[in-house]
Amino acid sequence: MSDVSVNAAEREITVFLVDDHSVVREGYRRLLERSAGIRVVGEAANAAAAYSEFQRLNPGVVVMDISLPRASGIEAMRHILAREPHAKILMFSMHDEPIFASRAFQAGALGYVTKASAPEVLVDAVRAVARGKRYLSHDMAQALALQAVGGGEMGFNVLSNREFEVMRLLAAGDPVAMIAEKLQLSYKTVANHQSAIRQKLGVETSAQLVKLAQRHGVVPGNS
Amino acid sequence: MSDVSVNAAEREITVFLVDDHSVVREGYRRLLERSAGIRVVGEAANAAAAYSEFQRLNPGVVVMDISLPRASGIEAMRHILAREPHAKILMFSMHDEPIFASRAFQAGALGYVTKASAPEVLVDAVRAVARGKRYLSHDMAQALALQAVGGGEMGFNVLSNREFEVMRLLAAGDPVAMIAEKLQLSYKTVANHQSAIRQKLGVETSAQLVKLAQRHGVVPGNS
DNA sequence: GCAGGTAGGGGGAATTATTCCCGATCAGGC
DNA sequence: GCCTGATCGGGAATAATTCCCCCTACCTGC
Repeated sequence: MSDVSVNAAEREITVFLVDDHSVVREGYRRLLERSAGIRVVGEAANAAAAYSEFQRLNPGVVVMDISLPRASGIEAMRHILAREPHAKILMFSMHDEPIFASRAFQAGALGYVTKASAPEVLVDAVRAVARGKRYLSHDMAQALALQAVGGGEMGFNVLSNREFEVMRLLAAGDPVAMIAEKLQLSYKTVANHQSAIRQKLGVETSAQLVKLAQRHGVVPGNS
Repeated sequence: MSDVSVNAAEREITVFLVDDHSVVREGYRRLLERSAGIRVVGEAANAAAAYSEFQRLNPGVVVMDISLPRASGIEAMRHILAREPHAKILMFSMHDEPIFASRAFQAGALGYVTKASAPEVLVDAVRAVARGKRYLSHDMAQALALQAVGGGEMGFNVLSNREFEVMRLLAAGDPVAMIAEKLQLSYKTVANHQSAIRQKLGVETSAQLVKLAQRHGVVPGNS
């Protein structure tokens, strides 16, 4: 791991926000800008905009929502990291299931904070990530640790990243054609992914897939 | 585009926030308090706290997230309305499926705004609801209107007895062949029932069927 | 540098599932 | 007796799924 030695005392932390909910974005902006030494330099509402804006702004920290409309936050992050391996990305998510944090870190995130965390946690996380340190909100840390100990319960880890993405949309009730459009893939590709997903998870019907996904907290069971 | 004709002589709008994500709550608070004539007088993170705090504070408007940890926002609202039928409740949700707005209004909400809306929309909605007017963000309005025309979501009473039986097994995750065996029917008959069920309920995928069945409590979900 | 492995995207063909249309039977209702 | 609606299923067309294939990247170990 390369460590960029930033002189914390002098340099302002520039933050770039990615979240598709503009009200939420507005909230983070206000919260972060109230904190000394942090300045929000830009926003984006989707993965595509995130990437081009990132290049233009070159921010110190990217605060990225894991759930974005077309490509997921994880994909957007991967896209950024592919060209800029030192980008510091803090994933911010409403999901408090460990699987999401696990995947975020695997994909190269430097931090993971749930939206359920106290406001100060986000600020702390931004500061930590800006210094190149890993950050994990403590509710997540506990959940992840428990999962690691539990070991045997593999579940969705057998799925590749793309498969996981597709699986979530399937479990959410999206028809294959819609998923293909959302992810900008061929219908055939999505159909093939679906087959692999069903086989890997050992489910026969999409109804079983939904239930499995719900048990693992990957998709909401009810409002 | 805010048709804010609020009389300056009128008193301030007091708002009570209910959302389990504290960072998000913080964001709303800042957003709303920046607006003239609006004051946030309290917050709650779950349905139980929402009810007791509501009684204590007696706020002008309740801004409630539809997704709350234990009891849903809709349930929390129902609870409040049971004792205080004139409470003005604005549901705020990340769901842009019309079913959620529909359910919210049926349960007595005065407004429904998606989190994807622009920040000003929330402010406008709070003002409208405070005056006792209904408010619906325009993305939702369109979706709801389309559904009303298309004859979307009705209950399961449109299903015949046999169809209902088949639907339950489908929603439980049984493959068509297994249902046919269980009910001692031809595969074709079950397949034909399935088609009728999907059309009558207006769902495209079996995943959607599962979710619909869960919302109606026909099959167990995790709510 | 090169083999081998894996993720990812997607085509082709065979197989299944689903849909739409049809006819048949049976039970009530008027 | 006639009509309606539920139930059961066949047939044919259509759509979805599976299985197998090839191709391209990108690692990783040698």
